[in-house]
Amino acid sequence: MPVLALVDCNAFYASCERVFRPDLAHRPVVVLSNNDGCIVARSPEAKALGIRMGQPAFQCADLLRRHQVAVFSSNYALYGDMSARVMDTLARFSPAMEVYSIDEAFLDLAGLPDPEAHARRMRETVRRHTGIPVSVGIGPTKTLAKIANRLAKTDPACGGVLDLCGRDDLERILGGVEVEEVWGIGRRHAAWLRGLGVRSALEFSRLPREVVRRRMTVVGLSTLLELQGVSCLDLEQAPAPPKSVVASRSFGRPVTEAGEMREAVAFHAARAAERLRGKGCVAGNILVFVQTNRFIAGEPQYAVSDTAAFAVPTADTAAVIRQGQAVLERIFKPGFRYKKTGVMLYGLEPAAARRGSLLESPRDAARSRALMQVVDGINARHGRDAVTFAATGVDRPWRMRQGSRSPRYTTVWDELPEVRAG
DNA sequence: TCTGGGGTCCTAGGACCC
DNA sequence: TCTGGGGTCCTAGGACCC
Repeated sequence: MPVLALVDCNAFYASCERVFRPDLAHRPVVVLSNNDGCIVARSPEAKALGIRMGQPAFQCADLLRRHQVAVFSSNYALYGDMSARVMDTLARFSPAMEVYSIDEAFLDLAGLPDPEAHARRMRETVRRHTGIPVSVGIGPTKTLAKIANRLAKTDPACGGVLDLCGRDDLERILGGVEVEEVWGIGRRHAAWLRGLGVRSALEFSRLPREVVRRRMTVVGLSTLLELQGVSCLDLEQAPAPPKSVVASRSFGRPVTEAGEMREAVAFHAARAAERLRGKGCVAGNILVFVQTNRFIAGEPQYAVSDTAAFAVPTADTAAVIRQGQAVLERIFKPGFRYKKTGVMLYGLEPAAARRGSLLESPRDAARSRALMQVVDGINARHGRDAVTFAATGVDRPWRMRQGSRSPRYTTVWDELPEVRAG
């Protein structure tokens, strides 16, 4: 029987901000999504105020002001770096670990005499080394570990750790878990289940398998079996190679001009190509999309995408920009107030595995790789965007708002926190 | 005025091939 | 005139996750 622990950082982004702002220790803190649009992280004090996850910031602006909530724009350089520190610490507690997301990891704790005690040590160590509070849920399957983790977080009696392995009151516990709280059951399926009269994780786990499979596919069936203690989702230690890379953003204000749109597409194309190189891949295909603001009722809506294949799989910024703009030409229609655009690169393969092609000369390919290496090298040393392509624009009047970003404390020299004596 | 961004997996259906 | 069965690949759409 597997023993799986899910370690999940509490209010991760908000906790990262607090590490560098001890004055905020017991104050409500929220972090906003890109473009300062939605709430994406809330400290416990902010949760207590009734601020919802994913809530548009403008809707609760009043509440934020009234309770003097500390508000931060998201700062991914900081969160990514803090995440790496947490994961490094966790890795010392198990030989088998899966980094599941920026703030979560599954660990295999099988064979330990006392997994719960181990988890408590782990929790203390992460806290001491990084300042980030975490919760640990333990169970015989990933889905049950997820549930354990949620209970560990919400029930103060747990002290941040809960082990569901070998509990004889498991059914009672699952009976108290709302069906929409189960990992893998989203809004649509929850609504359908409620319609059937299914309210709890326990009731879901007792549905006929064929009924679940027909409506929720094999994915839903796995969830059901995992709740019964049958492990269907393995620990994935090696990260799977990526299948696609996306770069997209909402605009800071509506865009109507083709020229601005071309700039933005070039900008995202360059970002996507950069990320692709970072992963050591080349892409065979590109997709470009544009869309208007679907929240504005009565305004003409337009949302389309189109794709193109590269003659030769590539990670060359110039090639990606060129092809991206060619696709944009086909889909851009004047007369709309655009909200967002983006570029997806897919059909990825490892750059190293690629063989030469009749369509490109080996010399061109080598020159492209050398140029990209120089660009990436300069940007790594002197900051992102030290060298850019002219097509990506200079002033970028369409770029997103980001009013309250904290310093990149741990990744940019100029923004290191200072400690003053006395 | 203001509503994120980046991913994965599954299924169905069409094109095409033998 | 009739009109199989099996396979692959691709795309679009839906659902979910953090």
